[in-house]
Amino acid sequence: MNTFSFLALFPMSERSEKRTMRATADQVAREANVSRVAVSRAFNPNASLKQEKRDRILQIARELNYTPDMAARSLVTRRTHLVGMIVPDVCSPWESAEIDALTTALQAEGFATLLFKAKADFSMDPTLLTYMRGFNPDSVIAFTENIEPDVLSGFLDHAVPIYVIYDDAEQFAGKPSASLYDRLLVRQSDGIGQAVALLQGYGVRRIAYLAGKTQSLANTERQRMITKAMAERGMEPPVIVAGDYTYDTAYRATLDLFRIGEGADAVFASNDVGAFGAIDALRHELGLSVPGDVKVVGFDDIPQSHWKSYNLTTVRIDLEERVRALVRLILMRLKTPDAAPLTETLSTRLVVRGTVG
Amino acid sequence: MNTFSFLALFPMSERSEKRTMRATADQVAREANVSRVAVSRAFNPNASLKQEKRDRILQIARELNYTPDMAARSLVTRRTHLVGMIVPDVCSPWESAEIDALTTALQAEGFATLLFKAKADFSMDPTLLTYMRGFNPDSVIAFTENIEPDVLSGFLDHAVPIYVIYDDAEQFAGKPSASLYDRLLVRQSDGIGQAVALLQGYGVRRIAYLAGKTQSLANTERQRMITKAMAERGMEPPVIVAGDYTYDTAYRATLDLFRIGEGADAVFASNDVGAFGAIDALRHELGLSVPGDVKVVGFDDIPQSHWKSYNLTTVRIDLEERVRALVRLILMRLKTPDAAPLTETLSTRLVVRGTVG
DNA sequence: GCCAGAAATGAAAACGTGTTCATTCAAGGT
DNA sequence: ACCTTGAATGAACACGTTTTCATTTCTGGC
Repeated sequence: MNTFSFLALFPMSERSEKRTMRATADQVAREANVSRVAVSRAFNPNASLKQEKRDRILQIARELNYTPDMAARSLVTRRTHLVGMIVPDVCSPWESAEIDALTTALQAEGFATLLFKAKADFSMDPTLLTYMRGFNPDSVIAFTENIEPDVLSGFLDHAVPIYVIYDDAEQFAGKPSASLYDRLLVRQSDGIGQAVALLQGYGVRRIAYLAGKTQSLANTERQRMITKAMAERGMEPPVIVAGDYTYDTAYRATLDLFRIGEGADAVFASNDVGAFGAIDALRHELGLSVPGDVKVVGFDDIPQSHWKSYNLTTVRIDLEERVRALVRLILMRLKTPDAAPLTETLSTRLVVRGTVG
Repeated sequence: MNTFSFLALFPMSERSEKRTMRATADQVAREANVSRVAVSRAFNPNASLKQEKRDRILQIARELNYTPDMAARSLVTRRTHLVGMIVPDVCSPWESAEIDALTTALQAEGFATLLFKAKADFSMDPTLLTYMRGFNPDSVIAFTENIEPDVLSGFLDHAVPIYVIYDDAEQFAGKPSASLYDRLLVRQSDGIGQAVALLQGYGVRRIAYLAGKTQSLANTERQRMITKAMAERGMEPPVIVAGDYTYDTAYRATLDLFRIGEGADAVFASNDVGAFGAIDALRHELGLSVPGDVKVVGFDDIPQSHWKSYNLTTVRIDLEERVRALVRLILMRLKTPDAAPLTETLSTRLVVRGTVG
C-alpha cells in the first residue's frame, strides 16, 4: 500500500512486452459496427446521433479504455484546452494559492493547467515564450508584471489581454487600449481605508509602508492609496521603505528602519509575508512589542496569517472571488471573442486580528 | 507599465480582424525555397542537413515567428513532452516547493508541467485520470500515496512506476514488483537518529510523535524509525498523536495531548507545518515555553522553518537533491526504457535551530 | 399513402508535423 | 577515370481526430 508517487509512461514502440496500443477511434468503431465518425460524435454531446447508438459506443469505448487523443483533436479543432501559467515563484503562498484555485476552476470547465517557471527576477524570457507557444495554449496567465502587454501579445499570436488594474480605472485614461479590453478592477482602497482609520483610532501618527517589488503595479497602487487615505484624514505621508515581497528583505528593512531610521508607530506591509518579516524583526531582534509598541498590517490574508505566532491584521483580497471573476472573463472571451469588453470589480476589506490594538 | 497579468488567445477563425495564422512549416519552406522536410530537419538537431541551409531556414523561421506545432509533432512522434502532476494541495509549502523544483528541472530538459488538482481527501479520481490520459503525458507524477501502483498503471497505458520508498528497501521483500522497478530510497532514519540523540542529550524521556496522514507511507516510516531509534537508546516507545500534516489539526492535537493526555518532554512532528501548529499551541494557548518546557522537532525543512517566530529544529530532506534524483530516474527510463532498474539513495540530516536546547 | 422537413449517417478532406525510402549528389581512395 | 561510401534531398505516407457535404432514413401533418 502507498508505495509510490512517481510513474513514467512509454509509447508502445519502445516497450517490448506490452504490444497493446492505446485504443483508437477506429478500433471502437469496428467493435461497435459503426463508422469512425459516429465514435467522434458519441464524444461530442451536441452532435446528432441516435441515443441508443451513442450509448453502445460509449459502453464499448469504456471497455476498450478509449479516450479521444487531445493532440489529434486539437489539430483540427484549433483548441488545445490548455491554459499556460507563467510563474516566477511557485512557493510564494499567495501565488501557490492562486494557482491552486485557478487550476481547480479551470479544470471544472475542462481546461488543464500548463505550468512554466519564469526567471527569478520576474523577467519574461523570450526562449520560454517561444517554447510555450509551441504548445498552443488557448489562454495564458502571466504572474509577472514587468512586461508590456504589447510585447507579449505580439509574441503570442491572436492574444487579447485581460487587464488587472487597481483602484482607479482612470489611471489608464491616456491608454486607449485599456478600455478596449476586459478588465478586473481591484479596489484596494476599500480595505486600505479601513486599515488607516483603525490605526488612526489607536493614535498612530507615523506609518511606514514596507514596499513590494517596484515593478509591481499592485504595489505602487497600494502605496498611492495608503498615502491618499492618510492625507484625507489629515495625516503626514507615510515613510516608504524599499522591499520585494520577501520575508528576509522585510526583516532587514525593518531593522534598518528602527536602527538607522527613525522608526514608526505602525508598519503597513505590501503583503503578508513581508508583514511576518517585520513582526519577527520587531519582536525577536528589536525587542519591541507588537501591537504594544508598533502595530502591523499586512496585505492578502494568506492562510498563514491566522497562525497564532502572527495572528495578523490584514487587508483581505478574496481569492475565491478573484479567481471566479478571472475565470469568468477568460472563458467568456474564449467562447465569444467578439463580445463587448467587460469589467469585473472586486472589493477588499480589513480582517482585524491581533497585530493592531 | 506593468498593467496586466492575464491574456487570452484565440484561434484565427474566430478573430475577424487578424487574419494572420500561425506560420506553418510549409510557409517557411516556400519562403526559403526548400522542401517542407528540410524545415522539419532544421528543427531536429541530429538530422542530416547542410549547415548553410539549416541556418537560412532557422533565420526565416525566426522572421516568420514559426515554431513547430507540438500537437502535430506529438501525433507522429508519440511524445508529448508533457509531464502530468496530480496534486491534492498546491498551497502546501513542501508540495509547492517540489512542484517548483520539478518544473524547473524538467523545463530545462524540454518538458512542460501539466498540473491537475486532485480531490482534497488525497483520493484518486477516475474521471480525472481519464481526463488526463487524453493529453497523453509522457510521464505522470502523483503527489498522493493512497492508490495501488497497479491500479494507476493499469489505467494509464504502458506506465512503469518509479517507487519512492523509505528507510528499508527490505520492506518490499514480499513484493517482487518493487525490485523490478526504479526506486528512490530516502533514508529518513539518518536525520531521525540525530534528532533522537540530541533530544536524549537534553534529558528528554517522553517523546510524542505527531503523526501525518495515515495513508502516507512517509508518515508510517517516520513513526517506525523514531520508535526504532528510541528503542536503540533504551527509551520507551513514543506517544502517538493522530494528525494529518495540517497546522490546525496539529494545534488541536497538541492541546489535547497536554490537557486531556499526559503531555510530553518533546514533540516530534511529522512535518514542519505540523510543528508550527504544535509550537503555537504550546506557547500561545498552553503558556509553555519552547524549548524551555517542551522541545519541538519538525520534518522537511521548508523555507518558513527559519522564520524567527519558529526557528525550527528539523530533519532536512534536501529538496534539490531529491528532485535531481527523481528527474534523473524519469528521464533515464524515458530515454532507455529497457535499461536495468536503478536505485537512487537520499540521506537526511538534522538542522539544529532554536526549538531544542 | 404522400410529401416536406428534420435527423441520422458515412466518405472524403482536412489539420501540421515526423519518418521512411528510394534517389541524387559530393568526396575520396585506387 | 572508376568505384565506393556516405551525406543530402524530397515524394509519399502515417499519426488520430473533427468537419463538411451529400446521401439516406425517420417523423409528423395532410
